[in-house]
Amino acid sequence: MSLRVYNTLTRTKEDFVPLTAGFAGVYCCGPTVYDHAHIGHAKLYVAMDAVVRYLRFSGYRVKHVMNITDVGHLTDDADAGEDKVAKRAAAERLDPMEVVETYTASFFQDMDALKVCRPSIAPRASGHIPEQIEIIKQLLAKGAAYEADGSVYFDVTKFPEYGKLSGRRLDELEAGARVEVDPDKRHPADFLLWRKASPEHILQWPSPWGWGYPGWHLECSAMAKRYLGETFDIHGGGLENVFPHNEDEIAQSEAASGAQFARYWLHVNTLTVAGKKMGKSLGNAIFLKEALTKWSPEAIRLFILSTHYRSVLDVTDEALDAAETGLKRLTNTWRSLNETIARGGGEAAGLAEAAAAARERFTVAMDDDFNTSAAIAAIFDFCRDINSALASDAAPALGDLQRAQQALRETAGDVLGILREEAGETGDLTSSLMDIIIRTRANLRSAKQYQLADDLRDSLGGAGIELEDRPGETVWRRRE
RNA sequence: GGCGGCGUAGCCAAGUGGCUAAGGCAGAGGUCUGCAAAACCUCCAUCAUCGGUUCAAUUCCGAUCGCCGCCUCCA
Repeated sequence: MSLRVYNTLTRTKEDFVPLTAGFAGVYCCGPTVYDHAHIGHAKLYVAMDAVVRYLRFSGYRVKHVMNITDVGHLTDDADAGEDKVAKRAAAERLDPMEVVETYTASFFQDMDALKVCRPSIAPRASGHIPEQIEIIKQLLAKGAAYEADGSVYFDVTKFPEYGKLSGRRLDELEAGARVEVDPDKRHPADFLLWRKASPEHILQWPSPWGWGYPGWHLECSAMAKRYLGETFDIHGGGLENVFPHNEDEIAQSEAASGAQFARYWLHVNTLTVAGKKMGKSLGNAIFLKEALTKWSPEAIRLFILSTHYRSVLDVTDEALDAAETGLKRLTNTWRSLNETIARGGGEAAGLAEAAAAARERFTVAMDDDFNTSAAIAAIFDFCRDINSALASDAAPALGDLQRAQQALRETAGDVLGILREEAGETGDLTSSLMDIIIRTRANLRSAKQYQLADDLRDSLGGAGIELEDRPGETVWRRRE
């Protein structure tokens, strides 16, 4: 029983064997911080979050590095390409680094809200210019790059394995009619390592080739090497970045170091919105700040993780609503379980076995290339076991309840992050008032004044408080 | 045009060469309850189409139709 992962590099599922026993080095392509994060970012980073959390659950110490791209990401590859951050800065009349600060903060605010674990290190491209220049020097020294008019290009013909990740071949790329080929490029697939900056360009650094700035792909190579070493375990990212971004990372890193770059490549698929590609130009982008006003973070996570990470996920309001409702069941079970434990439990056995079985099913599913969908199925089945046990006349033994609690906390909570921990009610006055109201309503019910009792319940409902009559007691809670 | 992926119940979505095709949402019936809520029980699919391989295919192969991604920036 061990972890198997689908490696884009080999197009097969492989046993995960880390470079160093007990340690996993993970690099994931981060955002370009020129706008707020959208639901597509959430799919990638929630999926990768589950990967990282599961590795930790499995006993690995994980060093998770995720770059923040704040320079060099062009709007397109032709001569007319603009730096995305610079473009935004010009539009908003801000310093580029103000744009970067704003959207970096916004990104982490959204990721925190979604309970995505912070990376161990979140380095910025602009903070690693020397490291990037160093790689360019190595590539030039090895003849794998060439300088032309103050810019430096990677020479793809000098890296025979070019295309091994994406399955592309150079002759096909050449045939692919790219309309505007940079005349300085020797081969259409050659890519920028360093770009000469015009005098008015606001983001530029000195280099052996004059003032300029690094190419987009280079930052990942430089920062992965700096924080994880020349060879590391897992490189994650969006499927749309396989080519050219990841392919170019491999080319420049391996050509420079002579060593393998990432050993396992995990690619998270894209999503569609109501069946169509999401794009800002299409006007159907869903920003996380807006989505989080409609759905809970746990529901968004459940929705994303209900699909395998390599599958396309279609986003609709209905699907997210369904996830929210489904999550409520999990939340109810978790609450009932905790309440029963607080009361001390009973004598009945059996729940411990269910907990062990659920944990086993969960682990088997996650070991199989992080099959969160099957893992969630195991959790929901386990919820049924728990609910049945709690509803039966014989209350489960305390030890069994605690086993169940631990299993649920570790799987649904620690790994998937879909367990909602409810804030305890701290207002003494509120509690006292609710006690009075509930006692009053109980008296009305005893007197068979049902109309009045129901009015009371409806009024509380209007105020956001739900009542639940159970045998012998009534409990209340704020509506989620 | 090149490369890759997908098509499973009303919706979302796992999975397997043969044993009851997970799970969630919605729906139907029932239990419990004064009612409601919650919870539990029961019911609800032959896996796009056509052909092939096989003792046996939803699962493998081929074709067709439809959808999507990448090849130019997007996570």
